[in-house]
Amino acid sequence: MSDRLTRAQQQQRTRQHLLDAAETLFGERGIHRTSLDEVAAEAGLTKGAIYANFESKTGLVAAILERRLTDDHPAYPGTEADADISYAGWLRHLGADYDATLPLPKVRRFAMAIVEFWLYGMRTPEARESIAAWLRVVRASNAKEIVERTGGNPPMPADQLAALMTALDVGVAFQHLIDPDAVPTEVYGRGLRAILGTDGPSRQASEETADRAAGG
Amino acid sequence: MSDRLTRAQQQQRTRQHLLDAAETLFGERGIHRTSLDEVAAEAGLTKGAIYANFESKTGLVAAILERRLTDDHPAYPGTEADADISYAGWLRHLGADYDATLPLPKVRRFAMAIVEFWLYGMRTPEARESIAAWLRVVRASNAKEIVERTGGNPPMPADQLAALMTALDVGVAFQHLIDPDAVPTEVYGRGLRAILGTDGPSRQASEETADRAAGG
DNA sequence: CTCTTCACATACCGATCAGTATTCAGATAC
DNA sequence: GTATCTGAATACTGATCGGTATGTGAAGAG
Repeated sequence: MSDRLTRAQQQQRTRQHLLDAAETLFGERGIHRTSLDEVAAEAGLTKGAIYANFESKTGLVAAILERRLTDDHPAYPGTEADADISYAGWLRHLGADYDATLPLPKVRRFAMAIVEFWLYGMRTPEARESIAAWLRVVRASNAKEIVERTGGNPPMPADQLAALMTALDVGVAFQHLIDPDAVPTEVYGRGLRAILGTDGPSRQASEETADRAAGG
Repeated sequence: MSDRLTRAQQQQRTRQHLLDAAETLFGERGIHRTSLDEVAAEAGLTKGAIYANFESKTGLVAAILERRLTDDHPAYPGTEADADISYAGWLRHLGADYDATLPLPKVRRFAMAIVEFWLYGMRTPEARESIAAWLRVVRASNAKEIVERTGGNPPMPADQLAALMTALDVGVAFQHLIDPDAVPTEVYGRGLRAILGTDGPSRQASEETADRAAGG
C-alpha cells in the first residue's frame, strides 16, 4: 500500500472529493438548491473544507468546469472502478450500447449536471468559456470518430458534422430522459447514420440495419 | 374600446401578467434564483397577487407549463405585437431566418426557460409530464412540417424523424447559444437536409443549396 | 346608498444559506 | 520533544425567501 500521505496530497484528495460531491449534487438537485453544507456532508467533510479549498460557491462551480476541461478522469464521479468512459464520449453511448454498459441513473445525473452548467454559463459570463471549451473538446472527439467511421471522407466538413453529432447527442438525450417511451435511444443511431450518410462501413451499422429490418 | 373589466376578467389579466413575468424571469435568472417578490414586481404587483392566483411557487411553475400546452398564444411574453411565432415552431427558425426575424435576446431567454423547465421536470415527478407533453406537441408540429417538406414520403417513420428534427433544434441551439462562432446557425439547416434526405423539394432547400455551392 | 365579498397589498415569521471568525488537531521543521 | 504552521471543524451572522395572517379598497348585489 501507499505511505502516509503528505499534507499537500491529503489536500488534493479532499479537493477532489469535494469536487466529486459537488458535481453529483449540483446535477441531482441543481446548483442553487444545493447548499455547501450538503456538498461538504456528501464528501464526509464540513463547510470549512470548502472554504479552505475554494473561494466561494461560484469558485467551486468554476473548478468543476475547469477540471472537466482536462478530461483525464472518469466521467461519473464515485465510480472509478466500473466506468472509464471519458466525458468526451459520454453521450455517444446513447446510440448503441449505453443501456447495457452504463447505469441509467448515472447518465441521467450527468446529463442534468451538464445542463445545469450550461445554464450557469449562459448566466455567468466568466463561466461561459469553460462550458464552451468543454463542448469544443466533445466536438473534437466526435470529429475524430467521424473520420474513423467514414473512412476518411466525410460527406460534410468534419467540424460541422461534429457539431451535428453533438447536437444529436444532446437533443436525443434531452427528449429521451424526460420521455423514454416516446423517444427511444435507437433514434440517436438512426440520426447518426443519416447524418454520416453511411449505412455500410461502420461496424455497428450492419448490425443495427438488420435490427431495423427485423423490428420494423 | 372595451367596457370596464369585470372582476373575473381583471383576475385573468393579473394571472396572465404574473405568468408572463414568471416565465421571463425564470428563464433569465433561473427558477430558484428568482424570488416571488421579483416575479410580482416584474408584473407590477406584489406577492399577495401570486398567492391569490397560485397555490405555491411550484404551482406557479406548473401553471406556466400548463399554459404552454395550449400553444395558442405568442411565444415570447411581452411581445404580442412583433412576434407571433408559436412555441411549437420556435427553434425551427434557427435553421433559416431566425437572425432576421427574431431578436436574439428573446430566443436566448426562451431557450433558457425551456432548459430550466426541463431540469425542473427531471427533478419534479409531478411536473415531468407537462414538459414531456409539450415536447410531444413540438414533435407533432415537426412531423407535420416533415410531411410537407418531403412531399409525403419521408425516408424514415415520421415520428422518428420528428424526434431527430427536434433533437437538432435543441442540440444546435444548445451549442450555438453558448458559442455562436464555433457553431453557427447554418449547421441546423445542413443537419435538417441530411436527415430529411432531401435537397430538392423544399422551398428553402433550393435557395440554401445554391448558397452552399457558392460559399463552399 | 349600504353592505358584502374578495383580489390584492402589507407586514411579518420561520427557515435556510453563503460567508466568516475562531478554534482545534495533526503534520512539518528544527 | 517542542514550536509552528495550516487544513479543516465549529459556531455564528446577516441576508434572503417562501409562506401566512391580516388589512383595505373597489366591485358587485340588494
